[in-house]
Amino acid sequence: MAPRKKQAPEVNNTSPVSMADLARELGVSMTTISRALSDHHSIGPAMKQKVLKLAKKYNYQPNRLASALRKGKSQLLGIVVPYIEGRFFPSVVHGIETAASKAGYNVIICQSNEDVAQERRNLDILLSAQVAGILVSLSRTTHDFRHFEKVRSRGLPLVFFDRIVEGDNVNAVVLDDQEGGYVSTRHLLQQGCRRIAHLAGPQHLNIYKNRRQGYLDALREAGLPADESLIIYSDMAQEQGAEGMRQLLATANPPDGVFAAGDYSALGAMQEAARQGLRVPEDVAISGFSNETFTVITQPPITTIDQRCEEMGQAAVRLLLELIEADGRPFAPRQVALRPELLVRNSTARAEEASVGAVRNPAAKYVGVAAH
Amino acid sequence: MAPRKKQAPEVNNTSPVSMADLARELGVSMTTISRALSDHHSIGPAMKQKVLKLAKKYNYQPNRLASALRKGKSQLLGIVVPYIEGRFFPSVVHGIETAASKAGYNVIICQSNEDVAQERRNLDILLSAQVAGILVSLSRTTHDFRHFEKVRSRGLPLVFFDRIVEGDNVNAVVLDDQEGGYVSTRHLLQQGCRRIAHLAGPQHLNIYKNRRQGYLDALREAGLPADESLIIYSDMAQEQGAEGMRQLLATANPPDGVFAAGDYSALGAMQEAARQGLRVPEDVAISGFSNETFTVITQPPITTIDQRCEEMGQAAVRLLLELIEADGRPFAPRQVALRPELLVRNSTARAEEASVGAVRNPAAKYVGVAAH
DNA sequence: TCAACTGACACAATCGATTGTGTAAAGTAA
DNA sequence: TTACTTTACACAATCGATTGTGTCAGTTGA
Repeated sequence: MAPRKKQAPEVNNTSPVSMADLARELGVSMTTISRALSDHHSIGPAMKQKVLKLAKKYNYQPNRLASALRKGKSQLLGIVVPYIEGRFFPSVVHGIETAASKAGYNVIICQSNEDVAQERRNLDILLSAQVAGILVSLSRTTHDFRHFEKVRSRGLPLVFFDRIVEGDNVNAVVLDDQEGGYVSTRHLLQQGCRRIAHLAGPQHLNIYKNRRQGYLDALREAGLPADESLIIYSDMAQEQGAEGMRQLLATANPPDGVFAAGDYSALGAMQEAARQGLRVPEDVAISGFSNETFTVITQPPITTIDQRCEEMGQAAVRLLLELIEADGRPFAPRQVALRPELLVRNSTARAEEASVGAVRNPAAKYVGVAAH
Repeated sequence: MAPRKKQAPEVNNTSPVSMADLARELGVSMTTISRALSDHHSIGPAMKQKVLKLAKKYNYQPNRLASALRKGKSQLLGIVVPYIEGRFFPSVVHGIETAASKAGYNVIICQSNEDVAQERRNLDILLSAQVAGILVSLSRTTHDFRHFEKVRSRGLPLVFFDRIVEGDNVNAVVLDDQEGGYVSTRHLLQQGCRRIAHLAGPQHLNIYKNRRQGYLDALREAGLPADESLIIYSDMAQEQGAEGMRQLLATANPPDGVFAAGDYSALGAMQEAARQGLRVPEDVAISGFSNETFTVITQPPITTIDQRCEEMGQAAVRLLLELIEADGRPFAPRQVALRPELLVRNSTARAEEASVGAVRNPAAKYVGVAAH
């Protein structure tokens, strides 16, 4: 008979050591092992040492499934986002994972692909995975919120971020868009602009409504009239920004400043201004919103609002952890609004004085090298 | 006595129904419930119907922890990436999550922050979470690979992507960088360039070494000499691209084409060319690598290589699932190399004929609107 | 008619960790 | 010395689902 073929590259299939193995080796009960590892007072220091040493020796790793099953709570947090692309969501997820992992939690991530049905399914999956809490940014097609009742009725901590369910009986973290619109417009005013236009987004979306409101607030504060002819509504794509700019420049009294509610439309507007021979910022200052990566590489770089993506993730996790620790005890729902950060770059640099409290020509993060 | 305060918004803390509950209600054993739900042959069709109906009525959801504990395999895949930022990793993760969820798996994600120690810890956590398989892109500081032995010795499926452990005894998915360098350079040749420079990255990184090799391959194929003075090495930042371009243009015989191994250095080079009054692509054609978001919004848009991020994620999951299904049986390790896609844009559009097999002025994904 | 089968379901062990309760032995106070 | 703690550990149930091994009634075949 031929010699038995050696199995492919040594797959030992070492089954991981369990508490039972340690108990057997030390001749004690599993109780002792468990309590020694969790530093229970009823275990003597000598025994604790022995157990710890053996655990190290065998490289013992607790089975989280078993632990979670018994305790009824896992060390997992669930995230549901529309998708993991672009600049915003990945950064928030980055912040979430970082904060969660610091607190000893891991993160299981789901995409809804902007689809309610998928969102619903994701919630079910997270529930059956026994996560300790759930973070959600709503899909664009979610208008019925009943599926979140299931989560709530289980007493499972739930925090929304960015795209939230409105109301004061939910826990949520958002960017203060109104403040963003306000500081952007005020900045333009400080740079000497007196006729400031606004490239606005769809007003049924809160973010755009709020940015516009902040814009109006700043004008009012400066004693300037709100002129609806200076507000151009669109879906905020690059080309639409250019189109908006064309409209504005075609009027008898064109603006000397433009606050765009998004970076892409700011870019389009800036390119259109350049095509028409205008200098930015001298003839018209332009600012955007979102701190997209490209805003630092345009000529000139675009002044914009940073959305504190990572902070948003961290804040959401903090809130969720508070809820988890409250453990069912009454907890007053809280809505957190993050202060946006104005990033002043050359697309608005008309005045010499740097504006107070704003960063001057700040670079975007992670720009420069991306080794892939 | 004052009336009892009503508890905050009705937290029923409904404990989820278990198989035991269903069994009790139907007066049958848990075995029957379990087997009915998993469509076991030993359960009669009538009973199956009854069980299914009751499960629906009570909205029964299996406890995945319990199931996984018993079966020894969870429906979770682990991902370890350096970070979730920039364009590359989020897109890959997007692809991974999409493919995994389609196959009924969920994804738990960990960041190593380019730190081996963290990478090691992440692996341990994933092991103790009893994931069914692990996907890894190495941290930049990982030069010792022993911590992966622990994974292998447990017989746990492991697939590397992008930043991989070299060798033919691992499962891995990468982009074919050499091919990318080759098609880029060939494209420049087709556009009529005869003196093509290369902005190269650190040669200890495989990606850059391979892109350079592809560049050399194309030159050799075209019968052109490789001229080391036309290859500028740097860390590939924007400013270094500009600096490289300065050096090239300062020579007696400047290039008429530049293949940059990264988009940022391509951008720097293009800006420097513009500063020196050169027209792109007429005087010098420039192409980059990675399809960064900004490459479509520059003037002119930059020809680049798409790295098939999502496909990479999907391919990695496919491979991992194969391993999982092999379930310990001998499996010949496989390395998958994805074909890069050349995106021809105006920064290289000198010839009239569109090059064969390349996309003409393609837009980047997700550019245009980002509602945040 | 009796053995061999099949269909439909129950019993009970099991996965690995946790925890309330029990119980010796040792220590302390009265 | 008696009663009462404290210390240090073991027993055994438990979390919820899975599964090998019965069991029993009704069929089928020779």
